[in-house]
Amino acid sequence: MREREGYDEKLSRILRIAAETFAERGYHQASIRDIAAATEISLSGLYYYFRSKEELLFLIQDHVFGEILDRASRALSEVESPEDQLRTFVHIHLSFFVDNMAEMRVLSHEARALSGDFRERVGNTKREYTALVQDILARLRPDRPEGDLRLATFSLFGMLNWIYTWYKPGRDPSAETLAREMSGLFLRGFLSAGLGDEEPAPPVADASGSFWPRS
Amino acid sequence: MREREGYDEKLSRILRIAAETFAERGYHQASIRDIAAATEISLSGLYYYFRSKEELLFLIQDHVFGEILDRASRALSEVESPEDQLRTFVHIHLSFFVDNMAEMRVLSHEARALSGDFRERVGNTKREYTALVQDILARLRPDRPEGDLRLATFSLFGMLNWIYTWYKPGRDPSAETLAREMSGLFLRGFLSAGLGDEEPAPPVADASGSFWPRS
DNA sequence: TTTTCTTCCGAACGATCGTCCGATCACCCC
DNA sequence: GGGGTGATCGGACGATCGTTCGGAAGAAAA
Repeated sequence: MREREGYDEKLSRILRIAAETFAERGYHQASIRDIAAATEISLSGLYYYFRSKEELLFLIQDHVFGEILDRASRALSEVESPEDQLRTFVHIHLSFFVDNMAEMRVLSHEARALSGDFRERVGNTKREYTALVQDILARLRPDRPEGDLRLATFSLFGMLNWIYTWYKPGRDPSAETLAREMSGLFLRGFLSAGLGDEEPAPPVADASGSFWPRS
Repeated sequence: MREREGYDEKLSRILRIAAETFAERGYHQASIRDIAAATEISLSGLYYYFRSKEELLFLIQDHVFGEILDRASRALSEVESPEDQLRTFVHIHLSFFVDNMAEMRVLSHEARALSGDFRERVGNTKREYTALVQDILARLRPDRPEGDLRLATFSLFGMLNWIYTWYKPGRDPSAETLAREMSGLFLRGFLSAGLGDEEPAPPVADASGSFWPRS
């Protein structure tokens, strides 16, 4: 059994370093040779731990997504009110994002790099994770149609996930601060939507048409 | 050739088709040979219009970013109140995004693919475009510190730009509907931030640590 | 000791990539 | 006609890619 522990630990180490490499250079840019150099394992030696580069990407995404889904659903079950659930979710999501920036970047940015069965399996987890949030929003505002909830869900995820494009630890606020600000911003906006204090029709500037000639 | 196409028109056509190819397969995945096939121009013939694949990506990003920056700043100058300016900006941004999904996807998703001078020049435009929004937010809430405005700006852009990961024309609402919902959601949340009607301290579940063993 | 199994590696394979070179064609001015 | 110029092309080059194969080191099992 000592061998198996060695195996699992080594695989985890490979996945972590591979995630960092993919996060830095991008999945298609980074070569298996890059990962071999970073892990100090030979090129062919790596293939003992995965069958293909795509499977390597899948292992990273599947593990990290399963983990955050597990943490989120467990944490949500310990909170009662939908509003606190939303706050808890945002906090967990952002904390996990900041603590595992490389893996979460790979998860957010390389979603389309997988194909076939790999893509479908990660997609299923994503759907489950998304439903977690949309269900909370449905309980917060049972009066809103599903389309609006869907839009609000994606808006929230956009707000949250976009941090991988700008967040730098040290320079930027802690995950706790981010979570407080973002969940507040979202909740105030979402809870008071369509309650009769609406603004007059907004001015609409013409933004139709496209830049490139389409002939 | 029967149809005499000018140099500029042909370049625009190449940039448009290249943007669609990059949007579909990703910049690094898509080969110049893919673009040659899609444009029906020979592989080497394409190099008459750009010096390298990276310059091709730059031309796409630079043109489309310059265009949306120009449209946004011109439209904003015709509106007075900061709130209407924010609504106008969101509408222009989303309309342009939906109308030029391929180019905007390339712009949002392939930002790090450029290097050196190319990267810097697109980065400058991006900074200018971002400042446009942050200045509006500063006028909306002059009492808030710059750090909060920065966070709110990135939150808004995340909400807006994330649509390239889920939006499907036909199935999803029009750009006008998106703009109304999203600018309302954001404005209600942002305008009422820190005005004394705050919630009690939110429950904080433990989400520290990382999934991958780190040693 | 001999065999087996896990773990790892050097070296190579075929494929594909971005880029370049020399030639060609159509067209315009002299 | 001759020569220049803009536009285009076939074909190749070297580099790099993911992947594979046969085998070796070492411990465990026999």
